[in-house]
Amino acid sequence: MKMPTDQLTLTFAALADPTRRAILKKLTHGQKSVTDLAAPFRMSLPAISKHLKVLANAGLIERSREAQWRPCKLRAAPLKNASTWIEQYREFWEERLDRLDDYLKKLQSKEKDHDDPK
Amino acid sequence: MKMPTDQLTLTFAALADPTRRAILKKLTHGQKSVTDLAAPFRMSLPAISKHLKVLANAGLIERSREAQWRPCKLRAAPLKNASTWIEQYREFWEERLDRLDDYLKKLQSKEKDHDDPK
DNA sequence: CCTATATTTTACCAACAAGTTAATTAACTA
DNA sequence: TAGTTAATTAACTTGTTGGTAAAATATAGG
Repeated sequence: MKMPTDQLTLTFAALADPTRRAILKKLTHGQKSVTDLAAPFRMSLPAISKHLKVLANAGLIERSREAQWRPCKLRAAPLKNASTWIEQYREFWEERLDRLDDYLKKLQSKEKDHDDPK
Repeated sequence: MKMPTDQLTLTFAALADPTRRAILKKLTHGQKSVTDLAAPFRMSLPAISKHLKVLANAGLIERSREAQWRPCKLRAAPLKNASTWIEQYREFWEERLDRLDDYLKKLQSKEKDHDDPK
């Protein structure tokens, strides 16, 4: 038995590949067939098919059937949680806390200078 | 020779693991030693060490030295690009375009009813 | 110098990921 | 029905990931 993989992990794993990110971007311009999506890549069709399976498994695309085509459509919903998760860290990359940290470090080294001079 | 992995891929790959995400969250409360970080997990120390290497390689943590400890500090900067990338899709998960799509679909099926009745 | 503590490195393994080519399925078209 | 187009599945290879246990390294302290 394999531990089921949580949604956030599936989402980030799906995004951790340039080909898959490019596919998603292409899909922002509307529904596309597999060959449409495969076109810009120098990679076999089965390889693309696999990438699409990963995206579908992460809920990032939806597949349908239209004659012999299997059009893919973007489903961005899972990105919402991914975004929320990342946004928790905004205050950190905006360095508000880095400044606090620097301040504390400065204090600490001053204390050292005064209290514990080797 | 291996193709160098782009930053976005490194970032998303690092986030695609619940243990690593938990480590990052813990680091929002300040600098922590490896054993501190390992504490909540039933996983060997070398395993944690590996996760830290992945995070460091993605630039998400910074490591220093303090006596026999190797404290880790959160470096959220790479999350900024990840966030920007994901935010491109906000309009999609907010379904503004889904509504447009539904509208077009409805139009199309009406046309079919009128112009192409089997 | 010896020992304890903190952490990494090494060597190994099983499972998975990303790609390939060849074969197969499915649907349209003449 | 045969042929064409679209896409998937199967089988295989190669490299990576996530974990382990055991050995090695680094530092502090008696």
